[in-house]
Amino acid sequence: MYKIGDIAKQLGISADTLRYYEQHNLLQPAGRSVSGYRLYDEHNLQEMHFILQAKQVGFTLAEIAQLLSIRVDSSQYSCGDVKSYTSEKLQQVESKIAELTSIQKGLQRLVNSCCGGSEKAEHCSILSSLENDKNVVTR
Amino acid sequence: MYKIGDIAKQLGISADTLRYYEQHNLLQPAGRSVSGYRLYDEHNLQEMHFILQAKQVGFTLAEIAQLLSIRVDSSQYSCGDVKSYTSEKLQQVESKIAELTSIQKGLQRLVNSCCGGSEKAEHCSILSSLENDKNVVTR
DNA sequence: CTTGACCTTAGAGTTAGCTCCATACTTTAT
DNA sequence: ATAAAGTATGGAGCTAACTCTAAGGTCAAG
Repeated sequence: MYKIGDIAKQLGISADTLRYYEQHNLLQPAGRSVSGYRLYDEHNLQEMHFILQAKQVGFTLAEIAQLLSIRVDSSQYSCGDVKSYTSEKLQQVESKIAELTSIQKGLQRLVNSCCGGSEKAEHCSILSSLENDKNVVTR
Repeated sequence: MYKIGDIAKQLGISADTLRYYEQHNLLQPAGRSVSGYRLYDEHNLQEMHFILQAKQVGFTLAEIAQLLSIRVDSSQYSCGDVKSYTSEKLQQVESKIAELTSIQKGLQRLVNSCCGGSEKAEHCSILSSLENDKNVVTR
């Protein structure tokens, strides 16, 4: 079991942030010590990794809470409900991947087209692509 | 040439947002009418599409401004500078894609494993995966 | 047995990214 | 020619996601 500072250090975030996530129902510590200290376990660490990844790719904390809460209220919903909800989230993720991929292709094309030399960049092919090609990124 | 409201409607954002982006150096309208109305052209539309896509996948406005400003101050930097800066952004994009892909695989596995039936979800395979597998999403 | 690092809560403050408002001017429709 | 709709500016207000402060409790080291 880890204390809040251990987890914070390991993940490169602040203890405040961990408490904030707890308040907002993103991560409940596995337990508390006798003196009231929060105690986190390996599963908590996994969950935090998930939260940080999801945040990194543009999900809001509310959306992440939804993603995490798929396991909550299982008695309220049918298997089909849960499956279709998960599918919906999956589609969101896939559409983000598609958008990033198109941005990636645009940037890749720019990088490929550039000589990378040490001359002044006024006529750099990257820059002129950005100036002239109106379609650096398309759908 | 379009007025601010035309662009806002086309993109599904508010005129306020467009003015905000202008203030924050993300998008300068192509010009102004005699009476001072902002006028936008096709290139502006393209740029806005780029901005909205980039935002959607988790770039901050400051990062987007950087992405867009690759074409600015071209006389200050060498071709190599521009290329390495673009490569850096490309790497950021690629690492986001990797993270999203791992989240996608986790969700996909959940969806695949679920019967999707109408019974109560207490023993749904999605839910038990989330409960027991601590590795729904891994690196 | 005290010092210093760590933890607690409650609440205030901050930053990004809008969003709204008041007031005034312009354009469009009738 | 006038009302309605659109636009401009400056500034206030708002929500999300922290971040910091105050006032105090805990714990290991010396």
